[in-house]
Amino acid sequence: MTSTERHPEPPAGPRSTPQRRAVLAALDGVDDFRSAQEVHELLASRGSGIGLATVYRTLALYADHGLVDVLRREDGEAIYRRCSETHHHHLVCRSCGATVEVEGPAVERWTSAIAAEHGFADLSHTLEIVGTCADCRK
Amino acid sequence: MTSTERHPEPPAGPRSTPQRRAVLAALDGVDDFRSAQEVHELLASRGSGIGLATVYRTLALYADHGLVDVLRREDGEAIYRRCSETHHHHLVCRSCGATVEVEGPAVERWTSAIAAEHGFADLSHTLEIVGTCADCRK
DNA sequence: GGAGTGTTGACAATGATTCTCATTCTCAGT
DNA sequence: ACTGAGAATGAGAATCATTGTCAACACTCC
Ligand SMILES: [Zn+2]
Ligand SMILES: [Zn+2]
Ligand SMILES: [Zn+2]
Ligand SMILES: [Zn+2]
Repeated sequence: MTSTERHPEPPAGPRSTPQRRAVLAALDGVDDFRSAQEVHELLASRGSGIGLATVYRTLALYADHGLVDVLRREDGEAIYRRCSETHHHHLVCRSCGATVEVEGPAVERWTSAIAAEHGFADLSHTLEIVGTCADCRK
Repeated sequence: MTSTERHPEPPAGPRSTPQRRAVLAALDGVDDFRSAQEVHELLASRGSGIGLATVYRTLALYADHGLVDVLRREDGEAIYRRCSETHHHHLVCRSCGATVEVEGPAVERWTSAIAAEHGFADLSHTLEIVGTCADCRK
């Protein structure tokens, strides 16, 4: 029992691999949302030979862990972005893709209230604002 | 000029066809969101021989005209629902799919304010709340 | 009755995402 | 440092929702 039983923190989070580090680095390099395919191309253009499947797996993994945010383009393609880990929403420019993270305590309260009012529990929600930013609107 | 020119209301909305009526009727028959494939199967099970492509075209058509609401499942599949034509959002049960349409003037105001604050214009937004309804939570 | 235009259906094509599986890599012990 | 068990990867096939193609149809208005 000297060592084969105590394991308070077993999972210890995702393993660190060069591929995973590369994916996160790629996302850190841009400030807007990118699709898995785009991330893959970006990495490829830098000489990385990471497999497309690995990019998908990695993004899905970190999305689950809340390290990256996911949302969908109108055509349904999933896009990812490295974000702060606290709950927030996005204000995205439909033209240049510029993204701003915003918080809305009022909205959070409203969703909870509305849901409770209808007997719903165990909530989660999505809220994204799309518009044209000042620069693009020039 | 007796008849070859007057046409004040040309587009006048989508043309009515048996297939389109059938699709709307199918959606009217259920109170939750359904994918194009599901609508097609539903119609097929009723003996209708409507083509899958037509179902897709019809749903996209009415979605554009605001007669049906579209949103995405987590796996990215588009789902549709016949809704009131006024702007609203959804409260959906992740277990049984029961859907409630809700309005949130406060939220509408908030999105406008936040967007303006960051210089964004020409806004549009998405907001959906997912939870477990009272019945499913039993 | 025919031209012009919008609609449909069968089927191919597309394209993102997932699966399979043999090989390679991480990392907690030792 | 060395190992073993299990996790991760890459290449390519397989899925599967969605879209494109195009010939046959339906409707409207001369
Ligand atoms: Zn974010
Ligand atoms: Zn929120
Ligand atoms: Zn609705
Ligand atoms: Zn709204």
